[in-house]
Amino acid sequence: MGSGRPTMHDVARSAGVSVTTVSRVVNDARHVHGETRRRVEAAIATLNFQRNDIARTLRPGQTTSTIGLLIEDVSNPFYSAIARGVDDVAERHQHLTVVGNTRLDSGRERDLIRTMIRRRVDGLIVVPTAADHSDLHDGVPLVFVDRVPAGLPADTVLLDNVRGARRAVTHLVDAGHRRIAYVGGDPRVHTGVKRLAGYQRALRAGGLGYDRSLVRLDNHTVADADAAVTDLLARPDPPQAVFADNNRMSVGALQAIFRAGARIDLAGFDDLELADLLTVPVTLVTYQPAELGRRAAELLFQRIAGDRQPPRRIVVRTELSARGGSRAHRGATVRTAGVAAR
Amino acid sequence: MGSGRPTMHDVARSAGVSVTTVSRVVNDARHVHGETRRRVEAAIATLNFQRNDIARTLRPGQTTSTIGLLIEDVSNPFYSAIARGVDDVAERHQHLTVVGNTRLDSGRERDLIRTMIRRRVDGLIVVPTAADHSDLHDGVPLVFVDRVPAGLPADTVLLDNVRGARRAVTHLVDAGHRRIAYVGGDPRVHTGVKRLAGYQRALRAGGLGYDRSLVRLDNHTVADADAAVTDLLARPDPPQAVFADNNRMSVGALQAIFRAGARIDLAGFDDLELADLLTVPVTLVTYQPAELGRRAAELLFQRIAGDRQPPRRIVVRTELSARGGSRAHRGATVRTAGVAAR
DNA sequence: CGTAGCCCTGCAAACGTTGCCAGGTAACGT
DNA sequence: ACGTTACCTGGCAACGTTTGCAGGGCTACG
Repeated sequence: MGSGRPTMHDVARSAGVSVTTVSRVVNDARHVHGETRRRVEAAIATLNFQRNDIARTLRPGQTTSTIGLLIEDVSNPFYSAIARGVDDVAERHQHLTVVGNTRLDSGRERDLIRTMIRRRVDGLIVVPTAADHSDLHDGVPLVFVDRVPAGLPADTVLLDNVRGARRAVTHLVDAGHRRIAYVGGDPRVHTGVKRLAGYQRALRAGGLGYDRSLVRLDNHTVADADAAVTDLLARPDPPQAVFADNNRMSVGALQAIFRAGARIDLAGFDDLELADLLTVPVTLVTYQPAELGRRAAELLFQRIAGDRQPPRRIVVRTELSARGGSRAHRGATVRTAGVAAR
Repeated sequence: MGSGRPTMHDVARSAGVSVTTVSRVVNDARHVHGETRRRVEAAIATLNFQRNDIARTLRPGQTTSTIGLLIEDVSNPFYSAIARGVDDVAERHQHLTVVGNTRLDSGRERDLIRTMIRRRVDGLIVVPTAADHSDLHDGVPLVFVDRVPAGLPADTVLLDNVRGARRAVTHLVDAGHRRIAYVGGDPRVHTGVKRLAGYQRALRAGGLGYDRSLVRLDNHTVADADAAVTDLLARPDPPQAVFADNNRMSVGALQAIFRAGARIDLAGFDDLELADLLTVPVTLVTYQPAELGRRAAELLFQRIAGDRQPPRRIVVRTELSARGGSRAHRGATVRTAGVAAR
């Protein structure tokens, strides 16, 4: 054995057999004499041989048993829940998952897709950026999640964005609010478009006009949303309620609202882990984000298995949940914890 | 071209050149006549050829440009932050990251490690389970995160668990509490052991005895922690404060405390996204979880580059942060949001 | 005009594995 | 005794790529 890992040839030489026999021991192990097998197994153990699955993949008919997952940012709980859902299904199919963070950069998305295709993943699950995907007609099974791809018919798993946003905003309208702000992210992203449409629909149904100055888009981070809402609250006629596009927007909006000590109702898309413990009531559009990943992966493995049906679209239902408004604050006295915050 | 993807042979035949020339065009592209190169590039475009990186890896001296990451559960924000930190560094080194969820199952961990070694990852980053790792002496660069491995010297990136827990509990002691409960997870896991030690040390320094009945271990989910704390609060002599082992324990403890309307101080390890918006003050041991992943990946790539120094241990410092105790609840009126919670 | 050097190109041998085919031996039935 | 069968084993060719080597044509230069 040279510099690297031992190969089947090393094992074969060490056990005094041919590579074919070693291969048989490593795999099916039929048609191998007990004594021979023991010798080979001993050689495998002493050399610490591990089959090279890369080389194995090269043989015709073999696959990499790997799927690719492209999300915006794995540290965002929404996307990591998707990742977990995907991996649960992948594991059942004995596949590994390669995760790529696109950072909402379509160039990076394109690079990652190419890289993964070059590594011959068996399929790809993509939360697409705003880019065009018409060049992806490529034979690689492909499922999109959360957003419809541009210029390409393909399996897609979506939330009922319009309905979810509409119901949440309708709830704010029904509470008597007339100036309802919208805080959102990239206005070119599918979910943003749909949720804004739901917002507008709810306003119209409630007999309210669409005031462009109450709509703040292109916020990407929690800090962006915080700043946007802080700015809104500083208006002479501040909004009476805010609808937040997604979880980051909700967190930023809550921070701004709390800092200002404002009496503002919040509704938002996506759940928040500690929302139940907030004293202010918030209305959230909730669902099982892992379900998006699971459904997408199930579709993908059907395609990998050879399913040739026309592309399907699955819509995962959302619920409207009243969160927060916890009674605990009544009982709890507020003490300032005497700890310097660093 | 047969059933599958086009190969360099297909491109070569289509362009009327040899595979060698195709390879040169795809890679360095030196020593190729302009006209020839154009023909090859045209063939690549029409056939939609993508180089097979699996086959490429087989050549001597080539690597997979992939690293493996084993965490407990990617949908836990702590681990997904690590994953993001790892991937940031991996991306700088032009590597992809394969993520495996061990689910704190050492058998599954072992399987995943073997699978990844067989796929010839260039290195592995592992948040180890309680299992023994002495069989991993294998030549694959390996870095452990968050917990020390059993029976194997290797690079490790840790938090200052004892100190972090000790300072948090000391803060509770200084606030005058005498019955301070401990809610934790698997008592065999390194972090649990260390944090419990920090808890005990703080009690001793504060002149308090160690009351085993106030220590609730082996909680794995938010619901477990909720139940444990609910149980503690039902005692005739309930604790005056709770220290929570990790983020899930903190969430469960908060839920129990809020539901009971109890006046209980909470301190916990790990940050919580909305902690700032809680009306109850909480003391959290905070740090940058992504930093754990970044440091681990940096160590790993040094090893991959051939670093042969003795194993290092990096400790990431934690801070004590006062969170919650938000003033907003004073300004905000509590209204029950008229939405059925499903 | 010879030769050294450069540019361009192709052949063929790897990389580590699997699977087809063939050969050899032993057991067994007729 | 002989054919059949089952079992065990090894040789060899592929999978798709890269690369060392070689060769042919051309230019430059002595």
